[in-house]
Amino acid sequence: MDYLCHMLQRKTRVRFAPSPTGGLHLGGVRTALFNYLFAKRHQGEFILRIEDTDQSRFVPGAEQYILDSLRWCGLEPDESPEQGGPFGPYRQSERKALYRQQAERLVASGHAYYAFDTPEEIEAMREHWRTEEDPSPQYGQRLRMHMRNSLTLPSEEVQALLQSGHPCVIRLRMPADEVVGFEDMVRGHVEFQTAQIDDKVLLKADGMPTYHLAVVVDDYHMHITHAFRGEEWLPSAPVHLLLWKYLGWAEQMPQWAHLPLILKPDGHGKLSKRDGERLGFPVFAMDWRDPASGEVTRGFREMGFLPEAFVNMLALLGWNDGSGQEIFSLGELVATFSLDRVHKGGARFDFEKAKWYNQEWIRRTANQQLLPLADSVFRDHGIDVDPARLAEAIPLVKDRCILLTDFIPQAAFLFRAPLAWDKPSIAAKWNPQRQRFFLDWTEELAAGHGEWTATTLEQSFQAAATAAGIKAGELQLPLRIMLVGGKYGPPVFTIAALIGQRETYARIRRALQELDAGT
RNA sequence: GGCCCGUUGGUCAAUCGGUUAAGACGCCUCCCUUUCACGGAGGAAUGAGGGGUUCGAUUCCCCUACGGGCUACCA
Repeated sequence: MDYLCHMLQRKTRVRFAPSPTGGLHLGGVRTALFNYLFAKRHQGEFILRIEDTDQSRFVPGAEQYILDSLRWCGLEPDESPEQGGPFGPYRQSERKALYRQQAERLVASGHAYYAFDTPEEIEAMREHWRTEEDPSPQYGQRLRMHMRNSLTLPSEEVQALLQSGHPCVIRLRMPADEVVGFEDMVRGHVEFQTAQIDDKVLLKADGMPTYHLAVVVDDYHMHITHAFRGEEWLPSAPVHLLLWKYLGWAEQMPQWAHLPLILKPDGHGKLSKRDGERLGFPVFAMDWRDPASGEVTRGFREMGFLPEAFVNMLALLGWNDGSGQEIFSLGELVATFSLDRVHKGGARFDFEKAKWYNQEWIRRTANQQLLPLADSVFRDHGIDVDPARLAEAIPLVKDRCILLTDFIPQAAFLFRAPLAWDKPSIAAKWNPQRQRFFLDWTEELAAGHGEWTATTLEQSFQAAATAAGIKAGELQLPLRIMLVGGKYGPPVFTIAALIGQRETYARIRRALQELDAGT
């Protein structure tokens, strides 16, 4: 009972534990997001732990990238390698001693053993025992007595090998015939037969722990209460459960939740970086530059996504609140998120839907807030914009933008003359009379056009058209193309009003020349 | 091959035994607009198959099929 009370009062602590091997994948961000939402929903803590136990896969810069990506998404950890915390270090490579100590403890209690087999010997074993029914024989209860380990070798020899510095790993000794089950927070009861599971390596020859040992040792020491990870980890859950038990920490074991996978939009399997390249959409949160190859993989951020949209989209991939609401701010997600509404099946990633979320978020984001973002998009494209004019432009074009980068095609013409014109569309409505009209009207503009507003301009245009005996509507499209370059954008006279008298005149005259040259 | 998880329209998905099986994306039609969008109205499109349980199954159980994951001294 005391214990129960203690458990109930335990502060919620979850961790996101990526390994720094490259860019942060969509699925990784979603796992981080679900962790974050759950933690905040329960007034708990969200911890970032770097799982860098595989030295061969370490990629410089990846850790910083992860930190930056989480920050961009608004998922700030409460404890991390960067800011530290009461249960650090938060990088597994810096906690090395901890793992050996626990692994030795398992050897002492008989739940683990030393194994001296070389990779070649293990390969030979697989070769030897391979059959059609068992294409990949496991180092486990059936075969471990045929291998070189502290279970088969005399203890003097084990001691000698240990002292000689012979490469040695520590393996978990899987019990012969037990059923290991648990309640998964998204899947319900799940169980496994230990007979099917091999003797997992716990401590590698280089002294580093494998994931299996590291997760449980760290989750224990960091007082993690709930552990969420992708479904690909489900088959190794029994290994972890047993470890919690053998280490004597079963009472403190976190509750597990295995999240559904994010699948390829087409074909089969889980979404990978390659799919994005193949299908033309980002998979990483932000641009990732591989330090070895120099190759850059596009990210959602650089492609023009708002972090709010990215996060919103990710949250709804595998979760919904049942109400039909689809647009959620991070705060709203925190308020409504619950694990029991997480879908069990994997979800195909749909870039079209992702874009829709972004479009919605651009529309909902305050113009004031959009200003610096649009400004930097223009800057990145080498277009100098007047902030005051940009501020006027944003409400005019935001509804037409799906990505932030759409501000370029949708508004660049407000800052510089078009580089090309949709001439065929003018040609369809062109004749000498109309050309004459534009010559005359620009003349009139140059002569001085009182108040320069969309309304007065439209009036003068109308009047001139009527005087020339042409329907104004027939002239509007040509005018638009002269000013904008194509058939898009806000109302023409609003554009003319914004770019000013001089520029309007110049663009029409320039386009007229261009048209002459073209005919 | 073995083990585990999953399966409602093209996609994301609601439904927690009784519904005309929501909603959204995308697609199509129309309206608004002499641009493009936005917006509005409408449309096509879903319970993998077979057994049970039940007065009644999309919903519960079993089998099959299909999909996915794992099967490393990677995470």
